[in-house]
Amino acid sequence: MQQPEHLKNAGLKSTVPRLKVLSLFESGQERHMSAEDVYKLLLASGDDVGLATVYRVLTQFEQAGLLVRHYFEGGKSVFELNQGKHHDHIVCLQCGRVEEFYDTAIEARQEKVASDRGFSIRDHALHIYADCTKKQCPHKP
Amino acid sequence: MQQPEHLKNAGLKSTVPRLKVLSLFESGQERHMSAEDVYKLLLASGDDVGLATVYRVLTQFEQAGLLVRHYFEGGKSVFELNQGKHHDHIVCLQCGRVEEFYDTAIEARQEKVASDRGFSIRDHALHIYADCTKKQCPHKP
DNA sequence: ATGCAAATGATAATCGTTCTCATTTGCGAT
DNA sequence: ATCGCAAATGAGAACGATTATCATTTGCAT
Ligand SMILES: [Mn+2]
Ligand SMILES: [Mn+2]
Ligand SMILES: [Zn+2]
Ligand SMILES: [Zn+2]
Repeated sequence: MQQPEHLKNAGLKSTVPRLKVLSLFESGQERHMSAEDVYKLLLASGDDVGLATVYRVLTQFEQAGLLVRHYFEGGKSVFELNQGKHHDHIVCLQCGRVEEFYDTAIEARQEKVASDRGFSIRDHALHIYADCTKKQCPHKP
Repeated sequence: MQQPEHLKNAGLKSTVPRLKVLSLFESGQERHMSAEDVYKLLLASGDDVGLATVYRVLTQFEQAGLLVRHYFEGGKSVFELNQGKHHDHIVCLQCGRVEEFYDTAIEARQEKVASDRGFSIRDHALHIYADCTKKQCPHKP
């Protein structure tokens, strides 16, 4: 548990809960996680943080640009490390796992659609919900 | 308040609350509405239905294919009349109003992206959040 | 080591939505 | 038109995700 740099740069002090949450995301074990996911994974690994703190820290990290929040169907927010580059998501309807993609044609077309209508895009989200067509879903948990 | 045909075809009996909700959507006054929106608009027009009934009816209409549900950011589901043809949305960040669009290039590209990764698309949602660039937002409420 | 603003965490509260269940209603059969 | 009854309604409880409160703890500059 280290790298307080990220936190300091973001104007957040290096507290134990923050470092734990950050290292969980940096572990790469699970890329997209809800607050509940983070809370349970931390508890499972012996580190006990409060659920309220997890929610607070996730929101702070989002505002600091460390994490990105996604609103998939299902009600709960999902977070992932901000890797600087935008991408969209395909959600596997078999296992719920999320796959990432980026398509320049789609991105360019969105700009055109928006400007044609007098809009300037601030943000966007493209969520594809799909069935895995391989014989056995390789995303089974 | 008429057109019980739609309801009968969907295997739903023509009850007063159902007819009221349906005619509100058919009035075209407001195309995208949340359960709360529907509830308040009905109350405002003198028709009083229970909030639980509004939620139930909206879900039934969705399952019957009369309405389509959208999960925009903000937590609450939004419904609109199912006009048969799929389309995506631009949400105005000034007034929250929703504008619709359909772009064949984007749709086609999504199919390619999915099949390239071994997925078969079941559904998708593209939400663009943007600022209106016209001198004065023509969508002010 | 001290002081104190900032952070934490247990809990209450809020929000959107669904569930429960006693009462009402639509509607097919009389 | 009237019955009978399954289906529908609505008031309120319950629920799941998230946020607010606030007394206690902690990071960190001095
Ligand atoms: Mn991602
Ligand atoms: Mn629409
Ligand atoms: Zn994109
Ligand atoms: Zn589309």
